[in-house]
Amino acid sequence: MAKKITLRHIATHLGVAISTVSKALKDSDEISAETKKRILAYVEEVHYTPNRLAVNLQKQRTMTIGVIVPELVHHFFTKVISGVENRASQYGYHIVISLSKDNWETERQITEMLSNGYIDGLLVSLAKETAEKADFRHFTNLMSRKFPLVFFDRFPPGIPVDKVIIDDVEGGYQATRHLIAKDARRIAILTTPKHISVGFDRERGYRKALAEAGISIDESLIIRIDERQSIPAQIARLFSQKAYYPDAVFAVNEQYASLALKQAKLLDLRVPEDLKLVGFTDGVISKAMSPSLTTIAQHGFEMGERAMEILMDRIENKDMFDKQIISIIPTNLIEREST
Amino acid sequence: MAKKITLRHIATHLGVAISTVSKALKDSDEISAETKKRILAYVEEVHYTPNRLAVNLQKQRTMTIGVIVPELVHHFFTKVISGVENRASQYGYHIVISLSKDNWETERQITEMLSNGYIDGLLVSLAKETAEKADFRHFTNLMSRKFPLVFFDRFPPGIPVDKVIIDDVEGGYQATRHLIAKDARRIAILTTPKHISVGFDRERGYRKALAEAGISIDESLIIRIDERQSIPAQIARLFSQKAYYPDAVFAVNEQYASLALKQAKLLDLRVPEDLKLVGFTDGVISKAMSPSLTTIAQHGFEMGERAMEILMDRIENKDMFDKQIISIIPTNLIEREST
DNA sequence: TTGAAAGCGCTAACAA
DNA sequence: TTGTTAGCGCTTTCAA
Repeated sequence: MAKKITLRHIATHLGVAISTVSKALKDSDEISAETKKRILAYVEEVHYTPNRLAVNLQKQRTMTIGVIVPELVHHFFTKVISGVENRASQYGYHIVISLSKDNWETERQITEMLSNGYIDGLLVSLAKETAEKADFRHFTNLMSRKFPLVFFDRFPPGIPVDKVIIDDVEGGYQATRHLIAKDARRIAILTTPKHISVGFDRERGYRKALAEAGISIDESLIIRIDERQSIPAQIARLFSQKAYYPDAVFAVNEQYASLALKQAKLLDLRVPEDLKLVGFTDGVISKAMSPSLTTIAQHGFEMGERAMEILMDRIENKDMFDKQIISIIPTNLIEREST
Repeated sequence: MAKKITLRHIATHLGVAISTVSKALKDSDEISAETKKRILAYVEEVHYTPNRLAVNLQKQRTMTIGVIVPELVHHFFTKVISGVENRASQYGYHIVISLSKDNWETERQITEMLSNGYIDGLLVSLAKETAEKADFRHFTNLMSRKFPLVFFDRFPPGIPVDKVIIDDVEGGYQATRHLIAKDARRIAILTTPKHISVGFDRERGYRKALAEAGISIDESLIIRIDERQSIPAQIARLFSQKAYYPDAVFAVNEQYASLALKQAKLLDLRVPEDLKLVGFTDGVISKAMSPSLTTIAQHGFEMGERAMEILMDRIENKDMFDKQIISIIPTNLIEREST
């Protein structure tokens, strides 16, 4: 890689001081029109662009914010990112995205790298492994130096972080209520292990709705998917005995929902006649499938916007407010063909 | 935001020189065990982490590479990114992703920012607007200073850039051949405007297959979607007169394919009996839909891996080879229910 | 074994 | 109007 052109190079080439070049590039009126012209002409000729590292190191400000997500294949995260990007660009900020791959060590490294000069603020959705380990030091360190940090969707429990989340309990409740209203009585849930808060909360909503309706909980209808094993096989367990088939399934994410639908087709169950299905997602799959899926909308875009707004407040108000901010994005049910 | 701890702070606090602290942190054997212990203890206590901006400015190396994509909602790009990330982490590199939003100015700004110190190499899929404007100066500048730069999928035509692409002509050819083999004769294509090379090349493959089969081209069956207008309305034009319905549709991306399927259902056409459908994608939608879609697989993950490999060669071999590298990822047809 | 000092590329206060 | 200089926080060579 050829050496980059620097201010020094330009200055010596033109026989002026570095600061003169720097000022000329900023169109400072300290510099004469003629000198400016000479400098600009040469700068143009050699395609000079300033070293951002040096600029940012000097200014202690980067005008970029970082977003860490577990992965990108979940459409939901890409929606959140769109929302973040949308607000960020309104504020004149750029964003850079990094992936934790749901991995603690990766998340730690990226967090440390980005937060040490690369960015002015950080938006994070917690890695699964971090939730399991419950080791949040890389974040508490940031918090203790008041680095602007906002979580979205997945967050470290038990510490007072700023976050924007959806009301997962309410979402689970809405989904289950809907199924009950459609006369389902044996309602299964496909959920995550308990340490994933979003899954667990949706399950709480599910339990609440059943309890309210006076339907007793059948633990055999609660499937906690272990993603390290075959997901279809785990779903199939719901349908091991015909007499005990559920008449409805609430899946806490789009993937489980689409796999459940596939399973239903395999067994020649008609949806929604024999089996009603509700998913939980912002994704395109739900709309595209047939029958299209009734889902709880997560409003990822709005979540991203809101997260960026809170982060912006933190960046600008420095440490004026020390109060934790929790923003809850409402969910709502979108009824489609699967119920 | 509280001031960050620096080496200077640690040094003055412990009454040693900055360089001593720096060396101690690197476990240099120039420093006595005892001094190291004192320093490490304090560093631990105050949670010191080095300023990456300063480190990278000094080292002129960042161990991170940048990826610029138009957007994330296309599942294809997220697959490519997974591939990039996979290889990058094997090489010990981190990645940061930025979005051009298919916008020239945004792409220019991000490219300039990232390439000026933030990253050691850049992977880009060209913004649509950049393709239209055909203004590639932000990239030719990088090339003239031999900055490691590799394009994937979408690239600037007419300049000798390193790139990894799929054989779009071949893909279009495979898709169309398949439809012909299934006895389709009035085969429509839903493609992009001509300046989008991927769409145009797929169309060339389509024309080639038709020509070979001795089927004359009916221009009314070629729909170039203008995304600024309603896409469903444009697709609907194919079905304006019953006597002239196509018997097959080749859609150059997943979105057009799923919308075509929706249109078919609206008109009560049976797929594949009345209308056969082939898409072009890596996405999950094709699999999840019913009928599931026959598609040309793009192998995004492999594309990402390959792009990263080439970039790595460029980073490491400096400017030993000046030859342009073009890597072509083969496509293949995956037959599903829609044909 | 430790420290001083130059320098990475830039900005900005201050001098000339 | 232009130039000098002191940093931003770090690494690394050379002296002590």
